[in-house]
Amino acid sequence: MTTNKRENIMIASLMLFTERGYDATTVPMIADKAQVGAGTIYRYFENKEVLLNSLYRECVEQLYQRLTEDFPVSASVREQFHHLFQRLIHFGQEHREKLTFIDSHMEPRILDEESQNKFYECLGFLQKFIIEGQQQGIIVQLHPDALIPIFYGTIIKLFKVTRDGDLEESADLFAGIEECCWNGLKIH
Amino acid sequence: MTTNKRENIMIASLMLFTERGYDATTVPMIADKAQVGAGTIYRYFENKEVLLNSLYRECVEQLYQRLTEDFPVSASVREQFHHLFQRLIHFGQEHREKLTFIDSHMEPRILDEESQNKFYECLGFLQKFIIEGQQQGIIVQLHPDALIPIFYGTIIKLFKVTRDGDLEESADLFAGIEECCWNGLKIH
Amino acid sequence: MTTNKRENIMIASLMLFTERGYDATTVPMIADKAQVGAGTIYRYFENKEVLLNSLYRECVEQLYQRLTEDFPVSASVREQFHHLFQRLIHFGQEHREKLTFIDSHMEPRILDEESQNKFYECLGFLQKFIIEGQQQGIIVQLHPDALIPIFYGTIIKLFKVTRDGDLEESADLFAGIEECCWNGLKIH
Amino acid sequence: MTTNKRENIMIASLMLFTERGYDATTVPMIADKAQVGAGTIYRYFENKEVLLNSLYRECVEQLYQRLTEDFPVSASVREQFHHLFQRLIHFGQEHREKLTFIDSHMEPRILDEESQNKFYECLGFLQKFIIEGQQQGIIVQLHPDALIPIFYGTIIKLFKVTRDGDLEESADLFAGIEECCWNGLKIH
DNA sequence: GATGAATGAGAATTCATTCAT
DNA sequence: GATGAATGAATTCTCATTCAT
Repeated sequence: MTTNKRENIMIASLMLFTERGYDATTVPMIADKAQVGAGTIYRYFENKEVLLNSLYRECVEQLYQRLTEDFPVSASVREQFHHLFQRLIHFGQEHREKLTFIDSHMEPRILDEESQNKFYECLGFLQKFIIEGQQQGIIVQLHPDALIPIFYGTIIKLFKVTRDGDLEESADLFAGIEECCWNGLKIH
Repeated sequence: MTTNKRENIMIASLMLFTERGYDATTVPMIADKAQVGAGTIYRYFENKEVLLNSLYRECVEQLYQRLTEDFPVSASVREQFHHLFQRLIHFGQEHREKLTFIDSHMEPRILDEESQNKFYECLGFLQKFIIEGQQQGIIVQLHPDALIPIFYGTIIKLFKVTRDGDLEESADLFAGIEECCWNGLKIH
Repeated sequence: MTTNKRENIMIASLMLFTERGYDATTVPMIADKAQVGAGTIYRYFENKEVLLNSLYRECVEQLYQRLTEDFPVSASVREQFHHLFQRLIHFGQEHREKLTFIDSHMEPRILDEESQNKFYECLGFLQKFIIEGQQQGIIVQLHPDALIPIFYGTIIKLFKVTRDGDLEESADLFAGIEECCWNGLKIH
Repeated sequence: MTTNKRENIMIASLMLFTERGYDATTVPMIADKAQVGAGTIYRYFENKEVLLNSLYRECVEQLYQRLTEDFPVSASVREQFHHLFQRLIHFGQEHREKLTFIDSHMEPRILDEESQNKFYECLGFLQKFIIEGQQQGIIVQLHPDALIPIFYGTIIKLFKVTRDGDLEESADLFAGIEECCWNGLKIH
């Protein structure tokens, strides 16, 4: 009885939105999966769009927490990169849907401005890291927005592959890819 | 006035599917943009799903052509990578929608097996390149499916950034990112 | 704090039914206005339809009381008309919503037979007055049901106008209209 | 095949709105009665509210035509009244639903401003008649808005009674009531 | 007794698809 | 061949009613 319905709805819609996309997910589908009546969803969220945005913000907020919390401000750039890369990986491993969802629903058609800004805040943190690394002469001198894809884009696709394909996730694999991405960023 | 209606429909749906996604694109929208009657679409494609699959295959086919055509079979691994990277970049520059479309619609929910296989064929070509590079002791020894994201994932996100954000595309930028990605792949 | 909840619900629903109509009034709206929980309404009324009928009967009953109480049985027809007209006017002035509500919800779709009969009882009293006036050779010889509208219809519309428009209610105005209506009924 | 669907929808919704009211009439009900698919209604009217307003305007426009057309500008006030009264009666006899519909849906909650203005235009014509009659010293000196109910309110209720009850419509009856109403308006 | 969270049947509306012209 | 009006199944959302607290 003490099941939190709001939470159930959030979890169910996260799974469905990630799997099928926003438009292909119907409200009854969410209700079914969340084990609530369809009408109940509207007690917690004004409408489907609001549900999406609430979910999006919560996911991005969690990712942001993960990235920034315990960030080794005074450590080496390499160690900072290790922190960011591992946090992204851990986040993806624990909440694969959340990472995929964040990445695949970043469209202004359905997301409101606040949600988009939340994402840019996250991105801003990564940009700051890149710029600092560049100032220390350690990271390649290219536009930060062009360098972020080297690890962010790689990780996103990596999780896509490990879900669909037969590639097995392992600490070794992720450590290897981290090294590759770092090699991609650093000045040789 | 012998404008090819089939072609118009393909172009219109490519733009709309890419911009809004499959589910948020209505057949009348496509008809409007293609300047044909809604019924006409059904003369050329059995239904919306078939249209999507036809479009998908054609796009992947073109990408595949681009990647494989004039592939320098006997050149160095670095030169082969240059070929692949540049072909991906050029394809994205000339047909940004196609690249985005291919990437964002790779879901088994709507794509039939043949379309998915077409994509895997493309991927297979990239895998072969990776494996060969590894056999020559030049590319890092990690699962090819985990290495492809290092440049494919990077390029995909790069094009997303150059569309949304204020980052300007330039040959220099792409050359720089190519070098980065190569550094990510090669053994140091 | 022993506010009678049943009474509050009646008052709230009277206002809302009159203003918005039965179908456009939701039970939560009534609960809100009555300052009770939505469920509480169902303690006092079996359902929305029963609430409407209860309210309708009560209103008609009150109107009937007003019309009949102290009716000058043995006075002149003109004096009797004065009584009826003034009672209608006073009822409308004190309980404008009730009069409007009675008039606008006289539809067999939602009212049960008993409620309708209650209204016809009221009408019957007016008919009796007309018939008696005709027997005394004072009121025009037309079907009573066609004569009642001359003052009842007039008063209903009059209250509509004084609510919506800028026409101000005043004893003089009502006295004037009473005279008009009487002139409409009486034989010249 | 040449059945005008728009017209069918208008007729069906007129009957249903009049009989059941706007809120109690569902779109499928209208579709059924109009013998069209539910979706078809939305080809002709943006939504249910627009349908109501279109219908309202058309009905009021017709009534206005009836009242003003061939109005005997230079005849006596009595003759002018005869014209107005008879036109109202004829309109009600030929299109009872239209008259009832106009009268019962004059609520700003669903009608847009243009529709309401259309009605006030109609009312304005009646006011002008009253005022002119007063200037000629023939009609009672009371606010025109309070005098219009004497015949307009009477007629509305009269048609209600002849529908529900057993009162039979006849030229004689209407002529009698016209005389009554005129007696109500004129100075004795 | 009172509440209001939960429900699901039913409402308005959209849209893929058909088919007469 | 081409069209777009017509359709009805499916979608989002509302609200009368119930029932655990």
